[in-house]
Amino acid sequence: MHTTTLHRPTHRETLWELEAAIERGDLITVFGRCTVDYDGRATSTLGPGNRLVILKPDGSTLVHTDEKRTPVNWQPPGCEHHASVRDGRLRVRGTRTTPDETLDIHFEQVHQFSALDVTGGRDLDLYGSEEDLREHILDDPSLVESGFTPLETERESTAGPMDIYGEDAEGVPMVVELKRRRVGPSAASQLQRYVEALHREFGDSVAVRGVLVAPSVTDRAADLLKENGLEFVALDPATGEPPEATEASEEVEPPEASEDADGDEPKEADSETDGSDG
Amino acid sequence: MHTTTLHRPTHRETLWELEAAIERGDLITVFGRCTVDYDGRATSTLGPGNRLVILKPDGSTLVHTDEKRTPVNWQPPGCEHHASVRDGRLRVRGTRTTPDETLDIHFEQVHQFSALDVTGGRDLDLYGSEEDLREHILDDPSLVESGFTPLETERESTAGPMDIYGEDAEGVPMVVELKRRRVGPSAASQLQRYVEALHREFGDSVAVRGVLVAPSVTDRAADLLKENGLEFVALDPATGEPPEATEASEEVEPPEASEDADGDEPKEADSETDGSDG
DNA sequence: CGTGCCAGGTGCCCT
DNA sequence: AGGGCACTTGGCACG
Repeated sequence: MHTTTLHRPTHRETLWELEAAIERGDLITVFGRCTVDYDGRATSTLGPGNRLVILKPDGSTLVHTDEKRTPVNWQPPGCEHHASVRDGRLRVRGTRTTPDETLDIHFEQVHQFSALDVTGGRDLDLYGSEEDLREHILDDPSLVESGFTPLETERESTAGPMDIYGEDAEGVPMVVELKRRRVGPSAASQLQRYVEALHREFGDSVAVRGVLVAPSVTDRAADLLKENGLEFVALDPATGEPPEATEASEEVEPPEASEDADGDEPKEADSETDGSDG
Repeated sequence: MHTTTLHRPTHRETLWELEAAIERGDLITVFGRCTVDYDGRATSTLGPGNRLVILKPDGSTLVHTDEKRTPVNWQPPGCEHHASVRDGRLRVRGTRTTPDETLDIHFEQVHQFSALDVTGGRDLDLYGSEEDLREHILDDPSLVESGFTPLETERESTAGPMDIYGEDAEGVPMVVELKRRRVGPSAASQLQRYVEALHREFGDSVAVRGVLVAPSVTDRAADLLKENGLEFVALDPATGEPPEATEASEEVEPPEASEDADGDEPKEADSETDGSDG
């Protein structure tokens, strides 16, 4: 574990240590007064100011101001770093291809240079993702509906891969779209595309149900689901259970309403959705 | 312009300078061996390793490994930073509300601490955005089609705001959706939602045209447009002109096909799209 | 503050 | 390499 730090170095000193640090595979931070020019998918310029620049050994480049989580300028992994001194300025250039992009940082003055030996675990354990929600449902399909039988995940269709494909207690095909958070109109459209793809695949005479599973849904998305005869089931991705007792969710009659009607009545594509909303 | 740097400080020293730097509104970097725990919209844990932690005066928190542009853990702006020493470890905590989220960083050892006076311009001039594309079209509506008349931008509908609303040479309502880059299925669905909203608004007897303007479109999205009777116009956001002469774009007959048919024949909602594809 | 949507989105996986 | 999509998406503008 080593760190190299220079305080108010000359451009020549910075250049020297920069190249050595790149060679070593260190993560480099440069704090200094600079301008930034970007050209690639878009084009941008940034006037002079004191900023923190980070060069990662994988080619990532970050230019940070004192605000925001998102860097003001950047380059994704895979770009090549090159430094030079011209016209009394230190230029750090990051270039990449596909697409062709160039990021130029011109330092008028470097206040601090550091080369850091960043190492150790990079993968975190994360809970509460859409994948977790899927596993909850595959473990207990009745979370979606009593009698639901998952048949395939990532099932391909002309509209793309569906999260869960299966059938209800009556054998009616069901496509289930999962979202880890409250959904808007785009999720409803996405589900609708899959349902339409199945209609084309099976023929319009075959009923197909589309179910959106998410912790909650916006009004607009709920309307959209209703218009398209799609259904909504409220589940929390972390627990796999209904998020919490809200008025709206209590309005939905529990599945044990009558013993001969739990999950029956395969809905037609133009039937209404029940419950929902967040 | 000042910088404060500590090399292999004790936790007490770090704590002292950390609080002073937060008070001053500096941007802080801490390089050290740490673990990270996050709990909020999701939950995650990250085992020990040497990482670069950045605390911004606006509350943003970034934990960077040696890879990727995206931090391995983070907190968006608006969170509150608090540091303490417990059980021989330095804990830096960032908390925020709506939603409730906590990020805990436990340092076993700090290799370097810096407090930086990051100042200067934060706003960059950027070219090639969707807004630029819109301005190109508003300057010269014939870029979309000869005879196109924009009437309103961000026109509200039950499906949300449309980029450009207007009418063609025959006075047929047109909704134009703009994208700065190659589009996939979601953009086609988005346009379709707007067209459906206008149908509900005007009644199904009134023809409505939907036009997607982007540099190019994927095959799947082109199919989706065709199915829904939507049209596509290829324009580059930076120049406002067709991206470049591709085979597909050359297949599209130029508007001067016949002198009495430039932009005529208001298409029905179920008509086919012409050209398109990328 | 929630809703909706753009973003130089990034990152992942699959063909 | 390109396509389709999730993401602790982030950030913005508008209700």
